[in-house]
Amino acid sequence: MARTDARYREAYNTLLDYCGRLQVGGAVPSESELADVAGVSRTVVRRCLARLEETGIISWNGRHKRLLKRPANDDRLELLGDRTAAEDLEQRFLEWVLRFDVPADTPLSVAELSRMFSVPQHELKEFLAGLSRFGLVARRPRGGWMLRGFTKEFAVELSDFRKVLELNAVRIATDAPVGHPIWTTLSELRHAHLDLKSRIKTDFHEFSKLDERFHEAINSVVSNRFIAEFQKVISLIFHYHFLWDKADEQERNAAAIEEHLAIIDALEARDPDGAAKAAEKHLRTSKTTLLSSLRYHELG
Amino acid sequence: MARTDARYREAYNTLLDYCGRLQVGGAVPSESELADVAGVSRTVVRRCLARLEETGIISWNGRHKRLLKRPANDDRLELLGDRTAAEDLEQRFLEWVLRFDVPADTPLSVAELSRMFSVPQHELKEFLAGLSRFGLVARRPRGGWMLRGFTKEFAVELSDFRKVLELNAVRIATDAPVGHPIWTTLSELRHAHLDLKSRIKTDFHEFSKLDERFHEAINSVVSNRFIAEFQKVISLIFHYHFLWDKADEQERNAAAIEEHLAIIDALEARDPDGAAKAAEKHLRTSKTTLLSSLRYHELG
DNA sequence: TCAAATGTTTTTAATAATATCAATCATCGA
DNA sequence: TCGATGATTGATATTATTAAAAACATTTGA
Repeated sequence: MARTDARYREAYNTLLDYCGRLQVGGAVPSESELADVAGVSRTVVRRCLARLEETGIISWNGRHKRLLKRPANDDRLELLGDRTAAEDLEQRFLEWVLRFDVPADTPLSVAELSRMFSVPQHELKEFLAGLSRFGLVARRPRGGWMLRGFTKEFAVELSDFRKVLELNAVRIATDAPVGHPIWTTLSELRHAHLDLKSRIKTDFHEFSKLDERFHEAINSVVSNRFIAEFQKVISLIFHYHFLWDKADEQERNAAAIEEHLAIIDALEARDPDGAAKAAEKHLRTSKTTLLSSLRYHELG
Repeated sequence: MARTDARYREAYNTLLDYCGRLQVGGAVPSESELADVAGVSRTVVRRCLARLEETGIISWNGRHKRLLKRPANDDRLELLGDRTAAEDLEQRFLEWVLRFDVPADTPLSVAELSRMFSVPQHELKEFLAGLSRFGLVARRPRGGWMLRGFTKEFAVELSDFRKVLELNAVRIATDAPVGHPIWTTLSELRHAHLDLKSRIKTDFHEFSKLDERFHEAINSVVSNRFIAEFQKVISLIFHYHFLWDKADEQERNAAAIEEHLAIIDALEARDPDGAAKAAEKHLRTSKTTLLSSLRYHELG
């Protein structure tokens, strides 16, 4: 067997419904028309017609098609679900790498990953090929893949790259016109930060989510497909690493809130230099935290 | 058939050569040793041994292997060549897109491309999956791929992204220590620029190559896998677009030489602000040229 | 006896093969 | 004559098959 006939099955049920709305004994429209109704090609329609004839729901003879009886409910074809597995492969893959702390230079077996994530092998290969563009995985000389992994070098390069992108975003944000949605978002974020600050003693773990929202907002002012693509990966990696490092979490998060607020202050004051300085300070802290979380893991 | 047995064929010939250097009547080394010699697994070695025995070149009985006769030249297996096709697929693909000016939103047929570049389909799919990370191609709803292409938006976003990366590189370059290779390279580039400037009237078309060298040198100070990956694509695209736009080529190139020299001056003077300004000016010019070359093509 | 060599089995990655779907072209009939 | 159908071609997604590698088990001979 090759590909699934899910498309045919869905079309068949659609046509069944459609026939249900026709007069018994009346004519069934042309193949092209039915193709439009079901949103598939004529080839699929003809397969459906063949089955409809076989089941005795219609008669079919050249271009003479008649509805013989009203289709019953159990004439419908069952559609095999399970169409969400490949959805968030990226998320699940990175989650696996980070959660289980898969070491650098681990050989990745397409077959094994395919089972683990219940995704067909060829989809995994395409996915890995995509990741290789980010330097996260690489091809091995004689076939197969390997995880280049979260080494110290990787973390440094990632942080530096993030800094380049985000300082650029901050610079652009200060130039955003008054009506730009960023200002509303920033104002909301300020309140969210002040709110969390007031109850940081107990709810400090909520910061991780807030951090993600904050950086996403900053970067949203840059409409650039290249940057956007990277941002997804970057934020995911930073997110997970912060969850890792449990040492001094409350203090770190409290400090980060202040740093965020400083950035918001400078942005709202339309102070490019001040915003850049504040952002730089915050990104330096982030980098340190990322590196220390790696060290922590190496020792553990 | 499934995968090719090219590996086996090559190994067989290697072992044939190896046997040629042994004494006739003498013992043939162990399977593992032969595996090392040919650089393949024992499985392949055993297939080779089986054939060697069949051909009567060796006798094989458990661990007793003897060379019966010196292998002749026509004992060798023919290896189906064509093993360099997939080498620079990226280069060839982009060259095709740019040279033939393939319009945006063109549907890409994997089968057709596979024939065109003589690369197996699955390799092309992996390649396209990689490119999709750069937003150059995208999946179509019902299977297949399409070229998102070199629209105006693409050019703008690419230029902006390049600017972000390259200004960062310039900033880092001014901080490079005295012994850093960049200073030698820059000095060489200065001479090359002055040289070309003196004969710009006739040799202006040489500039494209020099431009590539210059930007590569600037970016070489940044050792970052993410940036490096992008740089390849960016430089290729700019390179081809400059080749396109024939209007005022000599003047444009003469002006660009001055801009490059200004950047080199500022860098050698260790003047970060001056270098950033000069670079920004040059990148603005590049962006304009890229956009005008697109307009030119739209009209043509 | 025990390490090295061989025999056997399992697993993986590369690639051919194929079912499904889409599109085109030729033909037919009202 | 034009719209509908029939036949053909060519594409992609997915399975099946095979070469190669790796893992495991057994044997042999110094």
